[in-house]
Formats: sequence, C-alpha cells, structure tokens
Amino acid sequence: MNYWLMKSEPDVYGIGDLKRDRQTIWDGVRNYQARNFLRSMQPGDLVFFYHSNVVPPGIAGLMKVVESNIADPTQFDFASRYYDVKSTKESPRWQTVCVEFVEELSTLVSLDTLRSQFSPDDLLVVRPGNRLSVMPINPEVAQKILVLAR
DNA sequence: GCCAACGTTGGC
DNA sequence: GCCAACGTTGGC
Repeated sequence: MNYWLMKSEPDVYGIGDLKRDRQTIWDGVRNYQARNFLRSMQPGDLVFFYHSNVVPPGIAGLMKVVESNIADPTQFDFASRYYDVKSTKESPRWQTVCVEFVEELSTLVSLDTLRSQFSPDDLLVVRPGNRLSVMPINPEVAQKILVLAR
C-alpha cells in the first residue's frame, strides 16, 4: 500500500463534504506531475486530505482510493472550467481516482506542526512555495503523521 | 491583499 | 529550443 497527500480548498470541497458524500471522483487536476501521481495510485492506498488556502492549513482527514485510472469526466464537459478541447474519449489526457471517506481528524495536523516535525526532503508539502496538489508520502513519514493525528 | 514560486504560453 | 510574460497556487 502507498501513501499520498491531496490538497483541496475546504471552501470548494472539504473533508466535511467527503464525509457527507462518502465517495467522490477527485476531478479537476490539470498539472502533469500531479496527474502522473494520480495514475500510479492503486485501490487501497491511503490519502491524507489537506485543506489549503485556509487558516490554518493542514491535514484534516483520511481517505482511501477505491478505484484508479478513471478518466476525469470534467475534461469532456464544455461547461466545466476543466474542459480540455484537446482531450478525446479515445485517449483521455487526464486520469484521476475515486476516493472514499475514512476519517475526519478531531484535530487538524497543521502545516506548522508538519514543519516542526519534518524537513522539506521528507515531506514535499512543507517545502516553501510548493504548489503541487497531489504528492507521494513515504511510509515512514505517513506512520508518523498518523501518530500526530491521534 | 501581497507576493514568492513555478508551470504554461507564445514570440522569435 | 529559448526565455520573457503571464497566470495560478497558496501561505501569510
């Protein structure tokens, strides 16, 4: 099993929304590095749900990949801001995953806490200026984050 | 609201 | 293929 971190602005879609929906397709990722990480996710992988662009930012919950290699439906939707005129149904450009709610943390593991525990080499999300919205977490770091979350 | 980081676009 | 201009992300 692999571990990941994915960001979302809670004003747009937060852990509370996932708790209500139980599952969601993680659509709208339009960065190739992030997409490549999405492509390598497997069912069963654990994903930290990170709340960005909010005070304080941090890890707010846990989710699990239930289905991988899904063509992001918004790339074919004219009305979507994520519509991609160059993508075709025969060879979709953007893949994503379906995730399932696992847990809403009673206490946010804040970016400040993460910075105090991990170096940018251990955890990409604490690197200053980091904008990647999907990133891998090494298992050792993931276990430590899970301890901080309890 | 500001601004640093950095990905993307487009002229050449 | 280079690189300046531009747009977006996201912390503060």
